[in-house]
Amino acid sequence: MSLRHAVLGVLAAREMTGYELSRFFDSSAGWLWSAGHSQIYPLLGKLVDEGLVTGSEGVRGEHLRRVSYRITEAGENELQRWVGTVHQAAPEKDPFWLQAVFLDQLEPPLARAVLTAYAETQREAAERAGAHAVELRAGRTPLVRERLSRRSEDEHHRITGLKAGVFAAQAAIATTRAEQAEALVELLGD
Amino acid sequence: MSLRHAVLGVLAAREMTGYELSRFFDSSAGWLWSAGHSQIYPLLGKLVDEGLVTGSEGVRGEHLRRVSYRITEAGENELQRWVGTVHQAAPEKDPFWLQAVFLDQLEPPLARAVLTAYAETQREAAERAGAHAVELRAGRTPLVRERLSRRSEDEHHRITGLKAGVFAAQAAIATTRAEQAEALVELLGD
DNA sequence: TGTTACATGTAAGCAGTTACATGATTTT
DNA sequence: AAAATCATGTAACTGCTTACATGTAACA
Repeated sequence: MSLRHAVLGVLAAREMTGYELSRFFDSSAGWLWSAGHSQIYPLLGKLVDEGLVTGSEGVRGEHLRRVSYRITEAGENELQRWVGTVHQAAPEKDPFWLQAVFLDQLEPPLARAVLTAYAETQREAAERAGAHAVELRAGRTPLVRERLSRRSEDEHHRITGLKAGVFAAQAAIATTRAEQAEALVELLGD
Repeated sequence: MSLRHAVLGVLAAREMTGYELSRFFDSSAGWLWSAGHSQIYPLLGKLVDEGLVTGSEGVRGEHLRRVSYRITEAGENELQRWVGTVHQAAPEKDPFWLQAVFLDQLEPPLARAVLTAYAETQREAAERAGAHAVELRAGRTPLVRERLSRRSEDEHHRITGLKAGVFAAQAAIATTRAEQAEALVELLGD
């Protein structure tokens, strides 16, 4: 149920084609959600059916069909309704910590390798998220610029601050994960 | 792919029926994985087919059929292979932080309500995980006891320490999530 | 006698991943 | 001329959730 609102949220910033949305959600830039194009295209059709977005066909070059999707007022309302709702969090399901709870069955050196590899990926994720927060705060990300262009000047600082705060939060959480994995290494013995 | 190894990991501690496994994974005790019984029963059948567990039929009372599942040597090997493998982490997909990145569209009081509600559930999750870590360290959880009974005395401290460490890590991560959500409240303005 | 716990399954549907399939346009 | 990028779809499969379905045993 989240992808539809992720798409609505992006389209609320600016009009996009399915291809552009696919790029945006392609496990790429360390954004907050990801999806393949095989999930995007059918979803856009459904969103059109529901009246939450409209698609306008155009062409690229002479023959290449491209459909640009824009959020409707109904779509904006639905997005706001969803954002303003307290959703109960699904029970945590992190494969790594499941794996970690069975690490006692391994030779300590192998267990250490598993833990440090995880810690490193989390350190990297933290760095990416932190860098993105800096970019956002400086107003250097294109999507936020477009979003700001339709808001009053005095809101700009608040908006970029909030969005940067979300990525700073991602960085802090990833850092805690790395630290905790490293703390487990100390308990390994040997 | 994780549920099969979660099940193998539990069965490595002791023999269980499908019903007991269902109880164990029923989103309950704040454990590390969850699944409904409709997922458990078919999976146990597959694991038997693959030779990773064996099921022995028995009865409860006069007529109630119950099958007790035990891990095989092949199952123990598969579990150890999985635990000793570095798996690349799937891209983060947390619906809450997706929601958070759109909070600028809300009236600050409503946004604050969403953030504090999340922070509170994370504080509660942290408390549950922390309490579980204490129980584990004290050796008061039944499953770990059975696990320890098949290990040498001098390993007991290391094993309980590691497992407790995993739940302490869960607590630390949940606490960071709560703190970060609370930090966002400060950026809300108004 | 009624309720709770024990016990085991199947079916429908949704979300998500990987693979299949095709073709135009731009860049090197 | 070849490769990368733009562009849009469908199909098969896996994992998971929710609902359907059935019946026994223990307890109050």
